[in-house]
Amino acid sequence: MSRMAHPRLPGQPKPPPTLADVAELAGVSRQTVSNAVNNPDLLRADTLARVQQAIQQLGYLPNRAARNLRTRASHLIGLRIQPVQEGTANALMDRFVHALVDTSREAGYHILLFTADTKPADSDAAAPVVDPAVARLGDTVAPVDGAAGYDDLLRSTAVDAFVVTDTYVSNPPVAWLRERRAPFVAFGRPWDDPDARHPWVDVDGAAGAELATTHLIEKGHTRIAWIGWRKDSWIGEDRRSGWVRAMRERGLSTTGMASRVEDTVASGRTAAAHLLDEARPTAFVCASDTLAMGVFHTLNERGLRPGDDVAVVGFDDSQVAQTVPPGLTSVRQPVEQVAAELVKALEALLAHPSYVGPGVMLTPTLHVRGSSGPDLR
Amino acid sequence: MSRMAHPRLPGQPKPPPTLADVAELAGVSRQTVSNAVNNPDLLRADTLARVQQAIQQLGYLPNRAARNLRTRASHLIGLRIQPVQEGTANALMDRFVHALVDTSREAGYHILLFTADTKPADSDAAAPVVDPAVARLGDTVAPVDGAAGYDDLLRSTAVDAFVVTDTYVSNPPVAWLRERRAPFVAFGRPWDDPDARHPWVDVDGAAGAELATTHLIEKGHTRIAWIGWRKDSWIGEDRRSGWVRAMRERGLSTTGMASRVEDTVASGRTAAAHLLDEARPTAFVCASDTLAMGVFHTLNERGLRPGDDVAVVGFDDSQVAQTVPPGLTSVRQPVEQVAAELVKALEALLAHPSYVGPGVMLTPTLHVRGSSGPDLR
DNA sequence: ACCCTGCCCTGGATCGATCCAACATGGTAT
DNA sequence: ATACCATGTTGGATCGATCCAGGGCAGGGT
Repeated sequence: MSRMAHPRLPGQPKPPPTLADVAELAGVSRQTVSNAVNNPDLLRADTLARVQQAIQQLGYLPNRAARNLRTRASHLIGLRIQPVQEGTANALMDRFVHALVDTSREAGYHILLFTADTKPADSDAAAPVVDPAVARLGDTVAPVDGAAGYDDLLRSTAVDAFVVTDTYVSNPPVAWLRERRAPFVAFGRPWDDPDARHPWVDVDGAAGAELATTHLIEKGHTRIAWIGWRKDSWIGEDRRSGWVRAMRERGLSTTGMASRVEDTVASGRTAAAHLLDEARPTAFVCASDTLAMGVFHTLNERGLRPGDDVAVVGFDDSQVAQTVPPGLTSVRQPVEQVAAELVKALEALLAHPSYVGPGVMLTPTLHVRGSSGPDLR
Repeated sequence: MSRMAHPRLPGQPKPPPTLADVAELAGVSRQTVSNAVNNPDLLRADTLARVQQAIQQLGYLPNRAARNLRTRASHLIGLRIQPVQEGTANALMDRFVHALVDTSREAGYHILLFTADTKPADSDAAAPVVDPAVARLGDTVAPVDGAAGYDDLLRSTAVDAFVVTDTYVSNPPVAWLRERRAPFVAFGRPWDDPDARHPWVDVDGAAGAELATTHLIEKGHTRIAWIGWRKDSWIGEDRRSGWVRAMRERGLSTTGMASRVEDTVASGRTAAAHLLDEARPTAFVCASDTLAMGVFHTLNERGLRPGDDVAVVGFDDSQVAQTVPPGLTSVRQPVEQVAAELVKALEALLAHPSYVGPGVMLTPTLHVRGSSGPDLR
């Protein structure tokens, strides 16, 4: 079946050299080669050179599986990815994943992807259970709700740790991982538990929204509307608070200027229409580029031009923001920095399992494009 | 006993149960447990049930490292990802990666990401090379040019196979992998070598462009321009040929109606401006959504409305196409099918290393949105 | 000449699952 | 009653790198 040994057929790549091969060629013992690889400073210079020569000559690289087995570490980091949301402009994950792959690579780690799919992935063990009652009975550690996928990887020691990114949607994975004492770091602060003991990195959404709002105020706008997410979204409320802060600071009114909706283009469009009719704003700050595109739709229908007639600012600096005419001004999260901080925390955590780092809060930047419009004064 | 070596620290997760633990609990030998997991039909029903009960009770899952070491397979598939291209609308990879993770999971594989970074990733072995001449001398199998990253993973037996996606940019990885006899499947046909022996899956770009062009013709357009990629892009020329085919079929002229540029918004914008001035098309078919957004820019500058005044069709059905007003009609690649076919080929390849599957060609679909405009007749 | 220290190096055991060949068990043919 | 077979089960060896305890050797002190 799937796991059959691969007998070396004629057309097959030759097996990679092993530590023993290198040792024989260099005329030393295995341990010496191992030291040359892992603790070069333990060897005399000439021995080291000889071993390295042999390593180069054979193109030797340690067998991952053997090393993993012995050291009880896989040097793999698990990352659960969300399904791509069709019809939205959310491109954050894409950039983040890339940054994470790059950064963790420099630290000697690779990223292993998995999804929240319900079907048991590696269900060799759970194959045909004869008596369903038995399965239910013994299933004391079943992967519940949001922890889908994490469990298998952890139990099979496939990964050393996890990077959790969906802390803002809901927190079951975090709670589950914490309870399991599984090593993980989070992109996203622990909203519901301010003194959570796991390392996390987040971007200050309030600062981002404030940046956006202040930018518009400085252009001369005074009637600036907010379109954000529903009240049960911590991130949404956080970003909204930045808008409120900026407005209050300049003594501008926020009453009737805010709308909280689903994160879809259609919702943004409807919200923009209502706001334009009732509050008559000259500018919009949105919790996402998706919502901002909703505003674009409404403006488009009414023959208004983003930028020239009504200013619009989005959030996340998606590809949409970068390419749509006349360019959508947007708040950009420094995902590269996030990845760097996460990996740093990860290394600390794996070195000292009890590590409790301080949460790291990063500040986003504003990318100004045409939709900001001209200065009004 | 065996586990005594590592004194369990207070705050540490308890080590997962092993095969031996299960065997002891179930009162059978290790091999019997192994059989229960891998060849359940070899056991008597009652024994199987007893073992499975023990497995459930302990929450046992085979240790990956040990299994990998013994079976010489990691059940990991390597995927090299490209840096996100800022300022473009290319969102294909995002969807593809997700589809691939999902599909390969069902086949018992996980996806391992890596990048084309130049720095040696896992350079334990290559640490401080004393004599640079030595390194160069022995470096007979150095990872050259486009194969960066593949080499380490292969030599360290970290992955079983690769999925290669960048065959259209240039082919060094493919040539390198083939020469190495490394197992891989490609998303993208082998343009330069029609009788390449590796499994591949691709999407018929010509058919996609033809679909788009025909759609516009049926709306009543006769002057349909093409904005594509430079002539050295196989994919670009392939897509272009679909436009030519559709035009010729209806006896429509293509002279002066085509432009070949870089894949950037700015290029698309310039190309659209020139074409509008000289060839006066009423519709554009573009090789990418990025270029289509360039057309949008030009229309926007001239006070023209996509859809109502000039029809535009893009390629890849990016998030931009889905969210920009009034919606950009676009050709969508069936990446989910691509992933499914790739995984199918991968399984065949890993089961029979000499497997040479037929290339699989899939047909894209057209997603019609506002930018198609109304019927002209 | 002796011992001791420090530096390298060595062989054997180990991680956990699987492969292998041999063995137990119950039932059937001789 | 003995030989035989099929079905299940068993302990030992194995994959390749690392951990561990012990051993060889040169140089310095007495």
